Amino acid sequence: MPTQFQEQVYALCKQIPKGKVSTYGAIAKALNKRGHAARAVGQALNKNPYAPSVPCHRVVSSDASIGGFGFGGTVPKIELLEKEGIQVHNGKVVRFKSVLYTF
DNA sequence: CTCTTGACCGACG
DNA sequence: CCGTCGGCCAAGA
Repeated sequence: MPTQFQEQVYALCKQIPKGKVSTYGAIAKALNKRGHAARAVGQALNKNPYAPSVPCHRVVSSDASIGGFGFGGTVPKIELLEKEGIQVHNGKVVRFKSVLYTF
């Protein structure tokens, strides 16, 4: 049974529509409403008990970079994002601002 | 309860 | 542009 904080993170991730992405900072801000709890958000996604259910791959770093991700690396993730219609180049999200989804 | 770790962010040099 | 420092939050040992 995950903690409530994680449930909140997963809920927000699910809210991200296809073809859009979000950042850890944005989620942290929407949840904690404080400076930067992005680390906690990352941890919640890292555990991600709802792996296929939660599109955690739509969450990227505020720098438009894919970030760490333990899903066999960032490469399979980029492929998946491109499949969703998000263009990723050189490990960075193209038109990041345009695909960025805010809560 | 205290210490360490982590899919982070922003500022500084 | 890139490397480094500090800060914030949550979970695990």
